[in-house]
Amino acid sequence: MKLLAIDGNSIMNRAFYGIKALSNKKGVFTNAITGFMNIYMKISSEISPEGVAVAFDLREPTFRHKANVSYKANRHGMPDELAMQMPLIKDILKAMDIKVLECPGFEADDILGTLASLCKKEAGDECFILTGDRDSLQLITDNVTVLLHGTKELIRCTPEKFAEMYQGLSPKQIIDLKGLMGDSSDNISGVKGIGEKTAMSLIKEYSSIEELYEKLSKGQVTATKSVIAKLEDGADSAKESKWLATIVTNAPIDRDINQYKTAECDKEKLSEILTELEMTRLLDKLSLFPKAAKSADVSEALPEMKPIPYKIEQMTAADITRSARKFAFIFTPGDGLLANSLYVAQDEKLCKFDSNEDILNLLSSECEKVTFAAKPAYRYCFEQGKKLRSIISDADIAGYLLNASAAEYRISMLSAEYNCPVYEDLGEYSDIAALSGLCERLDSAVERLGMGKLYHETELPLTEVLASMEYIGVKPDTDGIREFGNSLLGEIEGLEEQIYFRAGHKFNISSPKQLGVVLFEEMGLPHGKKTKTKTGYSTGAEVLEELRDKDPIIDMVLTYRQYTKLQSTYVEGLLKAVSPDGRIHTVYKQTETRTGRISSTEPNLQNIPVRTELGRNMRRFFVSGEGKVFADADYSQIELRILAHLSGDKNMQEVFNSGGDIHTTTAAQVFGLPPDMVTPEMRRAAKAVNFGIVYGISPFSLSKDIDVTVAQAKQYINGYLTNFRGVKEFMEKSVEDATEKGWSCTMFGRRRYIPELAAKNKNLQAFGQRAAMNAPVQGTAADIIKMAMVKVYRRLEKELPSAKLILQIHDELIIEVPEKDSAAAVKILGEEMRSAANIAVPLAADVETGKSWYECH
DNA sequence: GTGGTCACG
DNA sequence: ACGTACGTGACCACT
Repeated sequence: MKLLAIDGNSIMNRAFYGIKALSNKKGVFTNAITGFMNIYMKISSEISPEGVAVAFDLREPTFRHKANVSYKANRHGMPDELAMQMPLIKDILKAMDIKVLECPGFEADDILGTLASLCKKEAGDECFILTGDRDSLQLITDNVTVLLHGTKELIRCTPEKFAEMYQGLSPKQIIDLKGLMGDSSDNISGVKGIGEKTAMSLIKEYSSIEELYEKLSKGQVTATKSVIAKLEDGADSAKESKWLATIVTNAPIDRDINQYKTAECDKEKLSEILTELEMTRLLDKLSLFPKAAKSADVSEALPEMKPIPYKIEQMTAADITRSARKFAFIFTPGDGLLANSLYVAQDEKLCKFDSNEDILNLLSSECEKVTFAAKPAYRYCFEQGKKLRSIISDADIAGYLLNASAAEYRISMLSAEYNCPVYEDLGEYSDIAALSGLCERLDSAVERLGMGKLYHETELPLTEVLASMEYIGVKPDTDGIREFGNSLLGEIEGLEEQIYFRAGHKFNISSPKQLGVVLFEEMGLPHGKKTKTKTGYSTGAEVLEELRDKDPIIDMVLTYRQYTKLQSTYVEGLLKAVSPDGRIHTVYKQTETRTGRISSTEPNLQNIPVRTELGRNMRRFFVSGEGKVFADADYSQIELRILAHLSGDKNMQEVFNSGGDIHTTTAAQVFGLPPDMVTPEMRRAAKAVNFGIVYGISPFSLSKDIDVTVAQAKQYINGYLTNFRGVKEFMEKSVEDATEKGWSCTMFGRRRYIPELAAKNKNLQAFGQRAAMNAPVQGTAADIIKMAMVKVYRRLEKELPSAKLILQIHDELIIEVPEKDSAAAVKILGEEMRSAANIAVPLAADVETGKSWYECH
């Protein structure tokens, strides 16, 4: 029998502190569970145990065998965020038929010790003890291995490994060691004044506490006077400590080792728990289908849907389109090796197509369609000179609107969450079979939550716009990029030499670890405070900036960082991203951000440098095609305008309505001066406050940003909020509402769940509050530019088909247009952006044209 | 795969 | 005493 015995508390603890906070959308924390399961899966696949048992400490123990000692009195209780995960992990383990062991009066350690003692070498039993706690090392024998989980790595402690770690001591002697040196985390006092070093040499010499004291009484111990005095004083404590440190092997658990064999996993139960916790990746790893728990309130709101009796049938594309009835499809683009494929469900029939002709006929037909993630299908149609039509529902988008915080959206997961039938038996057809029902459910949920308009009029049409933008792409000046790159490389080499010279040797400047050693240890520059939680010294630009005048190497490093960033991310990154057609086709993600913004990947064209002159040069290499120009418009201060609208602050609205400069006016009002007395310095401060307000500012951060004292920053913020009273009230109400409801929403109904608001942890809660202040503003801006994109796209399609939208950078839209049509494009772009939404202040958008992106600014 | 760093709105 | 602005994505080093 091969047994894996796990210290549940210890591993949960490691996982909890080792993994950043994770939670499902109801605010149930899952990071410790996730970490535990990752560790368990890894170990279990490595050693393939026949039996598994997990031991837990009981919370309110009367330590019967250690009854008169107030043991662990100073261990503070675990944080709520961890405590709430304990019953859940036990449920998961039970569902997996893994034995959960808890005994009143015994610690997890003792249970592990008892389990280990049940494994008989003669019977060929083997025991692996998984824990993060070194106490258990005393259990090591020929057939008991301790898998010690440190902060990073896992040490496999066999007797040989143990001897190596503890200078030849035997595992049992760790008890004697602890008896002398004590262990504050376990409230074991040991001998006062004896630390690790002394204890180690004493035990090495005299092998046990008993022998040590025996010899001591005979005056046969050679040690310094003070050590001998300490030992004499601490005699009782040493013996008691040894006793405390000894793991017992008589916990009242089942002594028949075969009882710990794992049998059948209750897949249903396990799926339910993991689905509720939204642990999709684990479900995947275990090859389980998501499944919603049948709780009363859920099934009441969402009655069971009848499964459709699907049949897989051979059909032609014409069979489907002729009926003119709605169908569901899932398009999977080929990758060069695999062909494109299209799964279709209509009425009670399922089929799959892989001929491109069939696929195009189906996609471009007039039939209404529901789907999951339409964008690749739109793109494929564009590439083939066709148009995908009549998408009336997209479960990916609907799922995103219903909960923008999910890591990803999948048909199986959504089906479970919304109590839709699953068709697990249909194999590769299970997704397409579930899709129609799922879309019905999601669509009505979207409607119920008041997002119907946003869904049908903005998000669904936007998919086509994004697909078109991706398909058209943008032209890079590759020669220009290469040339720029070469000059950067020259500079970088020069800087490297200078840095190595200054440091006195070669090292990897790009390694924060090595750089930290060079700057702060070898060169002795003053370093920042916190080295606690981090591995080394912080070498961020913020820290280095402070040290600029301390040594010329700092400047070189900062410049080196700037140049290598440009070189690797932009020069090399963009050149890698050029397609065979010579253009760059980014991928926009429509279901990624929690606020409703879109994001851009492969490459990210939403973070091309602009803030420094050197970086801004990159924009020279985004050029309009032969005979074409760019029309580029960006909303001016859209977030502040939205804030003026949402807050109803008349003063702020007046600033925008009268057309003044918002930052100057803000400064004038807050400092109580006429606008022409506002210095550039004051305007800068006001601008920082204006931005900060939208993010849920703190005086500390503002003070860092504009380099004033915290008290000064506090004063600015107070002045601002007194002046814009409506903004203050709006922020307070935003937090209040979101805390009460668990979510915040934009002007157009887009929701963001903020489970952090319900957290007990103050930092998390504060984060939730800032998110609650920011989400309505950033989200409404995202809604508005999306509406503008749809309007611009439609007007161009109708009135100026030669002009194409190609880029979106959050508040900026770029059109590529033949020179002769540029005036018309400028007009359409400006008009549609300015009229995208009706708010209490004007939506200003400045349009520029140019032959490169650089020229447009 | 994660953390550090840095690019953008 | 602690931590400290919202939202992203890419690259590098290191485990």
